[in-house]
Amino acid sequence: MQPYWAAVNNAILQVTRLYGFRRIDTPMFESAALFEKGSGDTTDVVEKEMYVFQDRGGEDLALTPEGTPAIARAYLEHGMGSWPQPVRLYTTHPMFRYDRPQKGRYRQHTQFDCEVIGSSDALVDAEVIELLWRLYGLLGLRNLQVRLSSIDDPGPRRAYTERLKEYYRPHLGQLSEDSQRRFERNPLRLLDSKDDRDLPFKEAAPKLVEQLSDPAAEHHAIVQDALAASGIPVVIDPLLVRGLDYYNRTVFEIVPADDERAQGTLGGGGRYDGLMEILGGPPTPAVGFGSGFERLILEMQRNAFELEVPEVADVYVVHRGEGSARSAFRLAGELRDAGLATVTGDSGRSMKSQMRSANASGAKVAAIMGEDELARRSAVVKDLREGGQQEELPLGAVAGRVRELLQPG
RNA sequence: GCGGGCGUAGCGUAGUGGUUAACGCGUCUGGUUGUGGCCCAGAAGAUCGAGGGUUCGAACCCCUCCGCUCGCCCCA
Repeated sequence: MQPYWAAVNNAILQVTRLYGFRRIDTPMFESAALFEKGSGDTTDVVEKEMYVFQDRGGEDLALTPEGTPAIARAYLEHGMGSWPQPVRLYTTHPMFRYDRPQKGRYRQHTQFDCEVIGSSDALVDAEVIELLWRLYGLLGLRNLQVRLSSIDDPGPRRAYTERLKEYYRPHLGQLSEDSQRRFERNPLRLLDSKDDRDLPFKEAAPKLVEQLSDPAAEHHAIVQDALAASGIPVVIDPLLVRGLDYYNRTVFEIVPADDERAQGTLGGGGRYDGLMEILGGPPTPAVGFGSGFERLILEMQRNAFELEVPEVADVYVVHRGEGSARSAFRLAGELRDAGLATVTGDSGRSMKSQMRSANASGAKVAAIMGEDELARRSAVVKDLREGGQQEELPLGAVAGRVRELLQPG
């Protein structure tokens, strides 16, 4: 899988540069309280998926289940509020969630995370979505769709939640068990149900995104307009709800349009203007997203992404005979000095074995050094690609000849 | 956390109660004197996911756990 990982890392490097992001690395574990407060202690991620342990001092620590609170913590702790705003940060980081693993869902996965902290501009929301879209494009992903919604600000959302509960209350007995539980704990999730019993009520339920407060509506309109301007296909999904407490206004996911898999979501995020205050900092608007490497790679495979698989070596040094090991070692060193990727055959093995290995390694050239060559301070340079022509050269001329042979054309 | 399927050499598979678990690919070694790719021959490689149980006898039946996988919950 390493070539895929390299391709993803490479694309991330490109795209973060294009958008002016700087890298940050946060620890693999944090105080458990950070996520309980930041992500929300009734969210599934914290309540039933977080790996928590006590250290020797009795402090509760957690393996990071998600990146945003950790970066927010670092922003506050290191006084980034005094930097020119907004601060654009990205990371690639292992995330841990206790769960029953399956394809596309692992107990440890790696997330690409981007956060823009210190701007309430709706254009920034569109910009991070575009960044992620561009990344996926670089990785050859097609047929993707941005699912977008707004969940307003906390005040209007509370008012809406009350309206939603009033709507559902008379039908409570007819809802699925899950939905009855959601009614009290997380009413927005009622709209997310896939249970047949809930569907008729879901259809006619009031939708938050259709009755936003004026500031949130304006914000939402700007995001949509900007994305339309850059030609990104956006579907407004009134039922899109995210599983973390800190979001407000913009929420989004990017999913394959043609894949009904349960674990299909490639990346998602949104605005979280309230998080900094929850963590004890000054009011600081922010927006960001996370995207999982493993799901990205699954999707790259589905799209038959063409990888550049580098050859293991340019030259394979074959040697045989009394005292040849030292000279072969030296020759390999000189080839590497000349910038050539070089692998040396095993000293004990026959020439035939070493030639077989040379062939299997994908090396284009073999430098062969037997007893005769050793005596003459020379080596045979053999082109392994087509005809297999070979010529004997003084040791000092080997690297130069190999470089000539490797010249394209 | 919930429900279903699967788990045999490095990889892909066969074998579903009875003597030394099979095949393909891969690996290694050879096919005469120092040369790859094709071919041929031989070899190595498996506590049959782990532990317990039933049986004269278990890869095969039962239980528990672990892993993979599909769906749900949720999410990346």
